[in-house]
This record gives sequence, structure tokens and C-alpha cells, in this order.
Amino acid sequence: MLNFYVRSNFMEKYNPQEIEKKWQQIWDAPDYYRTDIDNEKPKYYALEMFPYPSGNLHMGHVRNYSIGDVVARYRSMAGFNVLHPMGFDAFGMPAENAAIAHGVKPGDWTFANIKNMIRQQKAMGLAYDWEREVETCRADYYRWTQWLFELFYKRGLAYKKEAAVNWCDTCGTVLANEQVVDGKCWRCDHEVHKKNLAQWFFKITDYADELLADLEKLTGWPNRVKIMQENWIGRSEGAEFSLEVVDSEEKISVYTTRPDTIFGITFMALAVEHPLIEKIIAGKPNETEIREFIKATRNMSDMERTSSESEKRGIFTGAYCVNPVNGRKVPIWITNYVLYEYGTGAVMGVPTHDERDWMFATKYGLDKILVIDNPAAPLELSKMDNAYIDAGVMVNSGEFDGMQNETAKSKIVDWLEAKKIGTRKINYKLRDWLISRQRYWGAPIPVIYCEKCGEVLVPEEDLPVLLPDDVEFKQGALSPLSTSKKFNDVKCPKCGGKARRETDTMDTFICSSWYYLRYADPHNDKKPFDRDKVNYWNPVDQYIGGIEHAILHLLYSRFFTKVLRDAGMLDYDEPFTNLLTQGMVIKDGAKMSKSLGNVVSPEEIIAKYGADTARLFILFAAPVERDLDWSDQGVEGSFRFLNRVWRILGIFEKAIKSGAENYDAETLTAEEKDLRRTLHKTIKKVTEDLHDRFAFNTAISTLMELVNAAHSFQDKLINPNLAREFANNLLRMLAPFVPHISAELWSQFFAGDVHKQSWVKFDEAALVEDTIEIVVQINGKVREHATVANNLSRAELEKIAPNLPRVAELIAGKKIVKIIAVPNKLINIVVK
RNA sequence: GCGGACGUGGCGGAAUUGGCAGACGCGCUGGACUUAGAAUCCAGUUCCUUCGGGAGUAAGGGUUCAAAUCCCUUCGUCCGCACCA
Repeated sequence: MLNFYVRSNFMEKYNPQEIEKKWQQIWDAPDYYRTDIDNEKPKYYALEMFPYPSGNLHMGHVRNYSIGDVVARYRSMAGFNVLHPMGFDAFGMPAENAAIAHGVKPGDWTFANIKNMIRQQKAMGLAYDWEREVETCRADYYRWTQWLFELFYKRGLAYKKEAAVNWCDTCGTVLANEQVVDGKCWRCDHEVHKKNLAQWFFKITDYADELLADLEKLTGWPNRVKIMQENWIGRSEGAEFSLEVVDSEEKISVYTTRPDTIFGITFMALAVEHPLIEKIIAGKPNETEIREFIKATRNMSDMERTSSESEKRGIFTGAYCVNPVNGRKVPIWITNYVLYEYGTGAVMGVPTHDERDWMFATKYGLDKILVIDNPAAPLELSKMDNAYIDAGVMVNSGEFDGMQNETAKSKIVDWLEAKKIGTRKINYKLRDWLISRQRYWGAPIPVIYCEKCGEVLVPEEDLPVLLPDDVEFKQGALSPLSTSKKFNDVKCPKCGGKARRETDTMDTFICSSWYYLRYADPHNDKKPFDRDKVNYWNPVDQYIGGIEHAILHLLYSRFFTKVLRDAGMLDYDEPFTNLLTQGMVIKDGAKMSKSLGNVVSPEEIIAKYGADTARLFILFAAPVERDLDWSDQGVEGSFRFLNRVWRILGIFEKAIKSGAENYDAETLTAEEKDLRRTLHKTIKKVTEDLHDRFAFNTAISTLMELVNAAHSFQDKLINPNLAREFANNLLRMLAPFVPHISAELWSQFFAGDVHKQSWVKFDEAALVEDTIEIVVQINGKVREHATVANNLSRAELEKIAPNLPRVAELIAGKKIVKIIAVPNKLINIVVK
């Protein structure tokens, strides 16, 4: 008989610090997680958004990487050839701020931070192929970022123009539209204002239509991310047409989505930036007043100017234009509510059918003409107190009268097109991506300005344009690169004449728009990446990161992918097939932050409980997409569970070691069969949760139930074969979640490495139960439980149920109306 | 204002296809072990109850033999967009 309760010394106590260190050393061997192309297996690319190297991991990182690691380890065991890399988004302002504040070189600061973060990532037991690590601030990476800039330039997708751009004083640089949130800088939260500067742009608007249309292909993306991108791109269909200015050669072009209301135009509204203004106000009696209005409006913050709350104001220019559809002469106003950047910067004013125009016209006493009537309740202009924006029937619209306004929309545009006054037009809210930054710690824009040749690209063979180190870090309108003598000492690559370098660097979002491609071929020194390698590994099968990049990084990366596809560098349309947006880690009802003092340090948790406990807690406490409430007691609970695993396998130690791999399950006792059934049900459930659902919390709870079930054998003999089967499968299932303890316990009982084992498979036969407990309801209320044979037919269930003693008693004297039987589930008896 | 997600015990959450609401964990209660504590193990833990039951998934209504799940209305929370003509 087996002496089941004596444990070896080793199994006495779970000591995470000791075993985690041991396994991390083993995994740190250069080849352990090396990945290569393997055409025998299906590939799987699991990727977490790479971090900015701030110096320390926070719980958000821990959550992100824990999720990714489960995915990668599971897929690898399930037979996929898995690529799971890590890197650092290493350019950016904090490094430069550290240089300003403490005099450290941005590079030194960054590399020290990276080193520490890698140490912390390794302490989490993450399965990365570190051979493929990329750091965007290294010349061997940004050389290709610059090369890609040149590719965009050559394809007509990079251009420099002067424009009113977003400027953040605290960051000392311009920002892209995507990087301004509610009029504030996305990074430092300070108010952004407009500045006229010549800046580099990427022509993302060329791809607006495809970026919108292809959202449909992204069936593996959360809906809300797609909706956010859809809103951001902001496609609208309408017409563009022009109105002649009275007593002038000039025309005003306008865009409208409501061509059906053209007959209702009573004024024209121009943005204060509109170029026509200068021409029409010259010499007008109130010219000074107009200029003052323009100046005041321009001085308003973006927030004020674009808020729908702000009062609509304007000033009459004294000029008129003519509505081409009815010849009506309408006054031209300059207003604070028309945006210059959208459409044509001029808007037709139709007070009766646009709320903003209504408010404006009411304030300044402008005319109103009703052109769409409500068929259900005819409108009377004198009784209206706001615009009528719903559908209706055309009135006061000449030949279009009586038509449904929706029909008229298209007819009127046909008419405009026929008369060559206007055309159909699609507009987008999306603007081109402003990519220059007046900062040092970024990839220099590889352009040289020659007095003779103008704008010239740095020749490919001269890349990278290295960051100089003789710079002064002062904030101003110019990049610190302008203070470097070495950097600016340059001749024109074309004519050899006098020239100067572009001193702005690129938005770091450019660096992060292609890093997932570089992982496929990280050491290539001939090109950014090899096409075949990228076509093998990419697109990313599962991308995991925070929702904060719903637009920014995810939109930019989609844009890059499409451009590189058009350049023949890769063969697919979308970079990330499936996207998982993890929730935040919250403590005491708020996001962890230094200012709130509710930060829990991952390093401390790992030191106290081990990485396995930290990972387990964070995966168990909430579904991945939802915010996660940090709970110190919850962490204790996860630690307890791992101790229970250790303990029960310790109790089973001798049995496990003496058990056989193959045995006849029929030899088991009824109680053992129950445990075996639980085991195989767990295999089924955990596999489904991992493979299809990312339901790590329920997968773990199922594993807890399995371990709880095994506890009924803690002071009873267990069949050694079953004990061995139990341990083998349990450890393989735990491996993706808690890699160290799984590896250690596996090595105690089984040969090889648990992480190189195949994924568990359930035995269909083990799931079968001879008898099943079904629910008996009377009028929908549970009244009895009956144990019946498995798969008992509907007819037999209907026969059995009313005769069960308790049921018979309850339905005595009543009439059975109907019996609904669902095999293996329930019987509902409807009585009267 | 528009668009979206959501609302389940003291708490985190489960219920995947409409079929026993509250799995699992935390907390709490009781017990075992212990001189005692810690740890561990076992049991209990939605609410009400006259112990027969009854009520219950934000509120109200509907569909159905059967609703947390589907439909309608209302309320609330969170997120996104917000003068884009």
C-alpha cells in the first residue's frame, strides 16, 4: 500500500522566490524562446503594445504582459509556431526632460530605464524572444524610420506646408490633431493653442476612404474602437458648389451635406481665416471693426472656438453673393463658428434647417426662408422657435417643390452638376498627420534645405541621420538640434552647395507605426524588413493593449500598413487581425497614480508573493476587457491557491510518482471516476476559455474547482494512475498562467519541460455520466430534482415526471396542461 | 445633444444557445487542529420566513411553458464624439 501522506522534504513548502529565480535562469538561455519560421506549423503572432521606457513597470504593464503571455504560451502548447516579441518605444520627451532637469544624456537615461524594465519583465516570467527586441531610439532602428519617411516622401505622402498648427507650450512642440484631447495636450494636459508654422505632414487623408471601409474587415476588433475610428475619420457625403460675389470676379465655394436646403440660403458664413476676406473688406467703411473681430476670434483658444456651447458671433462684410439656384442676393458674414480647416472654410447659412444658422440668424436679425415643410404638422415660420432639421416636403424651392427632401438632395446635385455650378463631394474630418516635432529625442527628419535645390532628401546611403550630442536642451520654437554645430554643418547632396538640415524630429508615433514589422526581421541591415518574413509572421494575430490608442497608434499603424502594401513591401491590408483592449488597473475607485498615492508596485508584489501569484491574481480578478480592482486580500487568495496546488500534489506525491501513464479508467472507484470526470470537464472548459474567449478569470475558477475536488482525496488513498493523470493535466493547464510553479512541479514528476508539452486533450468518454440530475419545475418553479439515465428521451421524461412522489403530491387535483421536457436539463409541468 | 457599453449578494465577479441565479475568489460566521496565535482543513454565508415556503438580477411593462439573457418605456453609471455645415 502506498504511504500517501509522507511528503518529500522538497514538497513541504511552496517557495516562489527560490523556484522563480531558478526557472528564470533556465529561460534566459539564448535559445530557449528563439523563434524561427517553421512551415510545418500554423504561425501565431501574439503582441502586446510595447512600452515607453519610463524606468519601471506599473500594474497596467503587468496586466498587459500577463494576458499576452497566457496567449503566447497557450498557443505554443496548442501547436502553433508563436512569435512573441518585446521592445521599447524609446524616443520621447521624458528622456529629454530628464536631460534638462538633471543633466543626464537622454540616451543614457533611456538605456538605463530599458535595462531595468527588462529585468522586471524577466522577473515576471514572460516568454519573449529577446533576440528580436527592438529599441526605436537606436540608430539601427531609426535609420529605417528615416528610410520610411523617405519612402512616404517619394510616394507624395510627406509634404511640408505652413499651417495653423497645435502648439503645446509645456511640451515645446507642435502636436497632431489626434494628440489634442478636448483642446489639451494628450501628454501633459496643458491647453494647446494655434501657431502658424511650416511643418511636415503625412498625407493620411489620401487613405481616409480605405481606412474607413476596411474597418469592416476588422471583425476581431472591439466595436467601440471601430466606432471611434469611424467618428474620427468622419466621412460625409454632400455637394460642393460656388456662389458669385456681387460686383466682383470672385466666387465663394461651399460644401454642404444638405443640398436640399439650398433654396433656403439667406446668408453666407466665412471662417475668419478665409482668404477671400482680404479682398472683399478692403475699403469697406467698417474695415477696422472687421479686423478687430477677426483678431479677437483668432486669439480665442481652440477649446472656446470649437465648443458648441460658445455663442455664435459674426460681422457683416458689406459684400453680397448670389445664390445660383434662385438668384437671391445674400449678405456675406464672417463668423466665429465656421472652421477653416474643414470643407471650404465657408458655409451656406440656412437658418430654417440648421440649428447653428438659426441661432446666428436670430441673433443678427437675418432673413429666414422655409424650404422643407413637415407633412405631419405644417410649419409656420412666425411660430417656429428653432430650426426644422427632420425630413419633409420641399417648398419654396422652384421646380423641386413637393418632392421628398431626401429625393431632392440627389436631384438638386444633379441639377448643380448639369449647370456646372457644383459637384458631388465627399468630405472627411480626418486631417493630415502633422509629424514634425521641435524636440531632440526623436528620429531626425532626413531632409536638407539647399539654397539652390530647395528641399532635398538625405541620400539613402547616408542614412541614418544621427542625433548629434553637442546640443543645448532649451525649450523654444526650434528643436535643440538647431543648436548643434556638427549637425548643421552640411552641404547639399545634389549640388554640393550651401545647405542646412531640417532640425525637427519625427513624432514618436511614426516609430511605433511599424515596430511590429521589424520584429519579423529585427537585424536586417539592408532594409526595414524582408518581405517574405513579414508576410510569414504578420499580420499580428492577437494585439493587446490599452484603449487609449483606439485612434492614435492604431490608426497610424493601419495607415502605414496600407502605404507599405501599396509600395509592394507587404501583401495584406490590415496590421492587427484581432485586438484586445484590456481594462485599467484601479485601486480605491481610481486609476493608480502617484498623485493619488494609490500605486501598488509590481516589484514589491513579486518580491513578496512571486510573479506567479501576481499574474494569477491579475488574470483572475476581472475579465480582461473590464477595469480591475486591485485587492491586497485578493492577492492573498491567489497565493493561497498556488499553495493548495503545491500541497495537494505533495499529498499525492508518491501516488503520482508510482502511477502509470496509460491505464484502464474502468478500474477506478465511483469517487475516482467523479474526479476524473471533473478533470476532463475542466480540460474542455479551460481550452474553450483560452482558445475562443480570453476568459482567463473563468478558466482559473474552473481550475480552482478542480483542485478543490481533488481535496476530497487528501486523507484517502487515490488511485496512482489517476493521481498521475490529474497532476499531468493540471500542470499543463496551469502552465500558461503560472509558468514557474508549473515548470517546477512538472519537473518533480514528469520528464521534459512543461512549456514544451502539447496542450491537454479531453477524453470524451470521461465526460459521460451514467445518470444525470435534472430539474423538475411546476409552472416554471423548481419543485424537485430527479436523477435519471443519461440522454433519457423526451417522451420518457414526460412519463416519469408527474409520477415522482413529491410532484404527484403537488399537482394532485390539478389538470396537466402541458409538459415540456428538455433532455438532460429539465422538465416543466404546466398545471391549472 | 448624438453614438456606444453597462446596471446581478457586503465586495470582485459567474451563468457561452432563453432552461436550477449567485460558480470561483475575497470578506464574514461557526467548527477541527493548537497552551495560544499564525497557517491549514471542514462547514455555512442573496434577502425575508410562521421553516410550509415566499421574494429576488436598476425600476416598470411585454413576449414565452420558462427571461439576468429577447422586446418596449423610464432611471442611473461609465466611455467616446461634440459648431465638421
